[in-house]
Amino acid sequence: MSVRDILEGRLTEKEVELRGWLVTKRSSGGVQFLMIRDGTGRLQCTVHKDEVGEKIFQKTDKLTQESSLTLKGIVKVDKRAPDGYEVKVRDLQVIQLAAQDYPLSKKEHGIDFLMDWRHLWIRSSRQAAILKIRAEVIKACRDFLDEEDFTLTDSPIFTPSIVEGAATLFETPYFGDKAFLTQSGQLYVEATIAAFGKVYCFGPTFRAERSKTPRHLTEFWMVEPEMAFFSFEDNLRLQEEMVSYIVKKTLEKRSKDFEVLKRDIKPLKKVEPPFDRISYTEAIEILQKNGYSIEWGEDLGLPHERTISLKFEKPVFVHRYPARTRAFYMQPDPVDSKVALCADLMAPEGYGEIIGGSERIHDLKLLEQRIEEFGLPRKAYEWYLDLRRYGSVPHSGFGLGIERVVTWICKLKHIRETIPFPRTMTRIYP
RNA sequence: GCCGUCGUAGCUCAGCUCGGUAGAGCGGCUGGCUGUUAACCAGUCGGUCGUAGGUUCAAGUCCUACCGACGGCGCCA
Repeated sequence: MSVRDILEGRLTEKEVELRGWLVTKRSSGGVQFLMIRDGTGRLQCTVHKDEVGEKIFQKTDKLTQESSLTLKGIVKVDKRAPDGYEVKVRDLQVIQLAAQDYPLSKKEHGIDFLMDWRHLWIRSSRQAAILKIRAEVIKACRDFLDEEDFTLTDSPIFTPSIVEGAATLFETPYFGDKAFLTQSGQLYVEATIAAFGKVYCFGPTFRAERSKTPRHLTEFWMVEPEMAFFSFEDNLRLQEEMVSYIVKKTLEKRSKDFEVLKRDIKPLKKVEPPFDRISYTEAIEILQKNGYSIEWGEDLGLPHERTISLKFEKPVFVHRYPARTRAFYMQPDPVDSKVALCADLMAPEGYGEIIGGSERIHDLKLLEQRIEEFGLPRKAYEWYLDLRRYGSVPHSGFGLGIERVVTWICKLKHIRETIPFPRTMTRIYP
């Protein structure tokens, strides 16, 4: 028996037993009002002195916030209850009387304080709603890819070498040697496509960048599909279908949580294929017309991404960035080799990039040349070059940042609330 | 890493301009209230004012350094 069952009206006038936690308690003389949370929802329970007797009433009176308890009673429909239903308590047992100094009050707290108490903060309805939506986003990613006949092939977290060369990696001892925590599983899924055709990896990734922004974590989760024989265009089509699926499923399954967050879902309902596509070159022109002093060849910062994103109602692809500024493995555009066949997907409502993807170089000679141009240690990439020696095929893939998607879908100001225990440059506790 | 703002009770903050020995609300505790909705009412507990140094008869308040947090930028998918 759960609070959800009661709120859905299935147990009215029935005797129920609930197990959960005391969210808050109010009283008015001989009646006490307990707000109980059991993981499926919240429900008001009433304890009447003249019905339960002095002993139980005293026990209830001594309950502290977040005490765990079991209670029995009858489910009643009552207009005075916050959700229309309440349980009239007959008996109550305390599992553990919580210490009286529970640090989180109903009033405001600062973010640093809340993060220090993150292990308790996740009990709050707002944080729980965000994490429920996160869980749904993850499930939608997996369901979508599984239904599209993808095979999950997870990549290692300990890696021997730098993947893209640029970003800072976390280093850790490894039996007398050094290892690095992965910053992308992409190179490894490029290997598994030759066994399975369409694959993805899904796991945590680590970046030791000293980024202090509302959209960076040092540890975050990424889903990285990789598809044999997929052209650049095929790749974009898959991305817009997947993102639309995620949004649709999340709206469908977690509408209550969006209400808790007071998230206006109208913009989300517009998310369906096809998404708009603009080239990097067009993006630069748009930005210049909007008064930015940015030249072709420069990378886009958050203000730029935001400006672009706000011009579209749906997510928008910005494609064909200058090849020089992009990763070594990206396929040059056959029409103009100055740009790469890559695209970033910008979430709407001023949120920036949520996906980065590209067609990969499948020609051995070209890849060898790029590794040299980028000054990468050739030896570390021999296995990766093997993939171009033995049955190389054109292929494409992308990486979708789970937390960035959740930040956008929930319309949050900061990414740190989208993961149960965020890791940032300055926080590793709790 | 750079720029800005901030650091006073468990929490959120006022007090700093103009130096004179610390305040509110919330939470906790005690009591009251038989339908509360961030309940309400009364009482009560609670602070070496981030740290170190300096100026001064006197520093929460002025000065310097450091530490920490937050916001923005940079780095970065």
